[in-house]
Amino acid sequence: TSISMGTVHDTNCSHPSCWWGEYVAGLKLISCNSIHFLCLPPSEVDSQQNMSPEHSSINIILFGALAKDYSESVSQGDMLLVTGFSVGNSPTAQKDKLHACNLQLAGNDAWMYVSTCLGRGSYAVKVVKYTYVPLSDLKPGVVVNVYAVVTFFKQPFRTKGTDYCSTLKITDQSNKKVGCTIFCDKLEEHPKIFKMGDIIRLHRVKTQLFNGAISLLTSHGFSVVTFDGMVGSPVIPRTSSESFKFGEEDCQVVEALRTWAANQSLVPAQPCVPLSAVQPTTYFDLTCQLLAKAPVDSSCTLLKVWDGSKCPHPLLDVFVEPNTLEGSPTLSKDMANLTANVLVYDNHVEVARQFKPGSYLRIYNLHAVPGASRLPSNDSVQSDQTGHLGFHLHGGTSYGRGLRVLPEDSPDILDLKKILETFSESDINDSSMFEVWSTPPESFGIPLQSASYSDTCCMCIGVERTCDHTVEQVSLAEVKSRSPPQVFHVQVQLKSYQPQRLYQSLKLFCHKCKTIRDVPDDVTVGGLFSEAQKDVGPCNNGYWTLVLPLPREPPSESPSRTLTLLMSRATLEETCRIASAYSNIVPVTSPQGTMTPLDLSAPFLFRGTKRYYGCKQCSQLKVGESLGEGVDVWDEKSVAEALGVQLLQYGLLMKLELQDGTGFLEALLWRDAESFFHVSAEDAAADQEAQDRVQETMDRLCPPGSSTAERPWMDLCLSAYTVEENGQRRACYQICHTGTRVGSLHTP
DNA sequence: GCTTAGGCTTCG
Repeated sequence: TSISMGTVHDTNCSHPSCWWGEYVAGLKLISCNSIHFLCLPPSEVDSQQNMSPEHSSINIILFGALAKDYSESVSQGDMLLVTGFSVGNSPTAQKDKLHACNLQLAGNDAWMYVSTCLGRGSYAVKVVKYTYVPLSDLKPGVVVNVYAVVTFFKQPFRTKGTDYCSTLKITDQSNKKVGCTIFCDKLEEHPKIFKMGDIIRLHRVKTQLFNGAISLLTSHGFSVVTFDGMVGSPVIPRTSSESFKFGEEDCQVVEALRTWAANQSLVPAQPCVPLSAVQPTTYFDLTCQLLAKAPVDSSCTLLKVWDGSKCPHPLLDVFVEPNTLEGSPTLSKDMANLTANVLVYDNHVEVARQFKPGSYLRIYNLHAVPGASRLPSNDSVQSDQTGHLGFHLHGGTSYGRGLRVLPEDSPDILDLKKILETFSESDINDSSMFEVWSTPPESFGIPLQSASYSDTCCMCIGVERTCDHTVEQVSLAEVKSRSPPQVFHVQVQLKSYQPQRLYQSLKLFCHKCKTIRDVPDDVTVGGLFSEAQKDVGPCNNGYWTLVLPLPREPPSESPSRTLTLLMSRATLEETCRIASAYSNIVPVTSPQGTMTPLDLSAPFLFRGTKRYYGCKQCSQLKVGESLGEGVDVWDEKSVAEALGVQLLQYGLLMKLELQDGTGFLEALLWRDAESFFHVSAEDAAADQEAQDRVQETMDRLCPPGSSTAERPWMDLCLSAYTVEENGQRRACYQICHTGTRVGSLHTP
């Protein structure tokens, strides 16, 4: 795998195995194209004009999605940049007298940029142009691309064949309503539709006459992207595809469809109803958080959910054996009439089985049923629940009946989270560190993984002090009675910890202004990228531009000497792809024709899978100045310095509630968190293995579902200090000089 | 091997 650049010489395909529809090594070879290209950096093309192609040309062969997407878009004279290829023997070398090897681009790692030269060192990347047909213009028997508004949908359901099926009804400005059937064996490749009014882009769908009307059906190479339909919300494509194309034109089409749809009455009366507005016997859509679930029998699963609103009708309680229950419903929420019991039947059981407690769900066409549940276990319970509201998701898919997980950053869920947070049952302190504390309230206290206690209890963990001072061990009661500053040694158990969603413990810290901020999620960063796309000046002809320093050495040879400024026509996803090929990627924008990094809420530097952030308060961007004179090696520090960015450092912040029989104490894990877990926070931000290590440590200290008596004892070194807030002084505690060690068990 | 479904309330 390497990086090559060159100019397209010929686009005739001479590959012997080039047949439409052929399967090659598990990849569906939809088309295949070989491109002879000059194996020279573009700066040398002019001086090498008279070089014979036999000595300078090589075949590139594209497979699968790349072939599909790029074969039509490449033309003679185009500039190419190719990464992630493998080098093979060219079977046509004898015949075409070209290079004995060829470059083969296949799979997810292969990437190709097609460019037309704009001037030395800067290229506009040409992408495939799709044309979209208005729904009223569809003729039977052709493959087309369409953009439309979803007016009806069913979540994917199993067919009698090999695939899942999504059934949709769509419409566009032509006012034509068209049915659409999507067959696909992979659930994740089905359109991600959350509600009516969502926007959908379909590529390569086949028109078909059915019952005298045109309908759309998936065809070879089908792909789909969806968008939120709300006017003014960011245009963020929802797809699992890694190679989809999305540009400024797409934004405009989406926005036009949104505006048009807003003035139509396409969507029936709001099907989304909170529990507080549910009428008995009606069908409605519910957006909620899953608290717990339990299998009832082979055709029925119980979901305990809430949406933070209080139902005016008493809610039915459904009793299940505690050992069959996954997740932690709380009695207090039951008592407050906040927990809704949803019985999910038949085809939906398979879907519900994938859900994890804590996730956010939307349940479509839920039936509010008054009257006691007929579950056998309820008969033994004396409480009279006549007239209490239970909820049934009946079998079948009529009226779009179904359910799905919603991403946590979707707008509806952000609203829901705000509501749920007002139900905080734990009092969260507000010292300076807790200002950034995004830990959800007790109600979110649900483990990410549902490992049972029996899975984890056999693995023992030791927690040891690494400090060299000899301080006598004291009780927590003693600790609280003494005034800081002071250092203590304690032997304690973990009662609880926050955040339970461990990725929320990742923070960014500024050494200069001492502030801590959260690491933004991909949707936030992706939004900043699409914002920046709007700012790119008129010098760009509607595409994004790769600006390379045109190093004397090719980028592949000494990656640490290369800094790439990436003009943000690129999406976050594309930037990540490029970052995996180049060593340092700085996304830039040019609002007034001057290149400048994006808003510092976004990473200013991408390298491999790592992202680096700058402090918004302390950075003083050097705009328009020449970059990196005298810099030999580009690392995050030198890049930050060259850009005038105050580099933020990754850290882990957790709050541990400790107990030892004499009392409880809340202590922060911050300064020495990395040595506590034996991971670097920077790794934890980018590396699953490091994240797993933190999760495992917490699972061992506090096994899910365990009683406190079952948890290991820890020897901790505690540092007590004073925090001043609102003129009041308060003692705070931090765990320091302490590390975990797997494999030994401490007993009190 | 190239279909499957083709919206339109379960009945627990």
